[in-house]
Amino acid sequence: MDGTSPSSPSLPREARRRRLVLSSSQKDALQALFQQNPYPATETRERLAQEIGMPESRVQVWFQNQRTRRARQARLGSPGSPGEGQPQQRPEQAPSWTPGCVPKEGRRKRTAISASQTRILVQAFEGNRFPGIATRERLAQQTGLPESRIHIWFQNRRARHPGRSPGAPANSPAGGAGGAGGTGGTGGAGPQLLPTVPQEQSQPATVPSSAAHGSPCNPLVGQPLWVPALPPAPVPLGPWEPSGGLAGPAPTVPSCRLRQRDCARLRLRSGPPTKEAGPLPKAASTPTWQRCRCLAGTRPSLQRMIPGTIRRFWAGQTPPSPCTSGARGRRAR
DNA sequence: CCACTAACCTAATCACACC
DNA sequence: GGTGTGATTAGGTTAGTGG
Repeated sequence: MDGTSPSSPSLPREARRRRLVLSSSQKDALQALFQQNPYPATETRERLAQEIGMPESRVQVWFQNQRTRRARQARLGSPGSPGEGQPQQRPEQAPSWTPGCVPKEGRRKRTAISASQTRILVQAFEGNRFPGIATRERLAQQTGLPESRIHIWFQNRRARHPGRSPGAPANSPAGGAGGAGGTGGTGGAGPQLLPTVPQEQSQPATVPSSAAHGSPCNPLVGQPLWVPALPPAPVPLGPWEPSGGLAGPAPTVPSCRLRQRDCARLRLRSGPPTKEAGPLPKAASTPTWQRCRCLAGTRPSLQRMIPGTIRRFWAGQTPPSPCTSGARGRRAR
């Protein structure tokens, strides 16, 4: 109880979601699917989630964490010691998908959030930028949106609306990431104002989106993304190579991988990069213009990160993939 | 006590809807 | 075409679990 407050002096940090303890069978299933595809489509995640009895959002988080673990392992597992932990790193034979080229239809349909739902969320946001699970769930009930979507909404909101509330200097809970901390208190830990919702849409209301995109980079169209059998037999697979094995010539245009459009947009939104924007709050509310530095200097947090990413880039690793529209994820910065 | 890892975070980007 | 914003990524941090 250090009493660090997330966003306002009086707000005790709200509790996180209760940590899940995965059973070995759940882990096996997740692992098996991961072997086949570290980037499963939403549909696939949902199916698996149902099969192993855990929320899809948890499956998604597990995949995120697992990819990070693998990447780290690959980085640490020096090329000198093959026998190391993961025997399955076979750069040869590219997988049908690539980190930078994820099947488009794997993306969740855009959730339509109505004006009234937004109003509720905004109000809650103003009360607390870092809602705990209890608050998120309450908001979910009030808005009729899934808790996972609300979580995402808050993430996007924080990123695009750097906290500037008079009373709340830097909202970064405990200096940036993580936070929560509080134990228990899941109950009434939320002083936020939560108006009742005019339940105009009781469900996620996903926008149909004329889907079917051409999927320019997805050779898997029409094929199942995973074998439902979830065989205990670890598929040979293993093409997963975080670094992409894309070692190549010097980065053509190292610099700004940020689309000019986004860069400009961010800059406009938050004013000129005068750098003197005052005592920059911590990571959580980094002024948006700062994000446009585009490699001119790595962002502060990067500087103390394991240099792997940066080094890979400067070492001449080419950007992930030439995949036109699928290219995503963190590009070299 | 410590390693592992679920939960959570930021930053960057993509993609879709709407004007 | 520009803008707003939901979704996803990489990869870091926090904190609960279990050896």
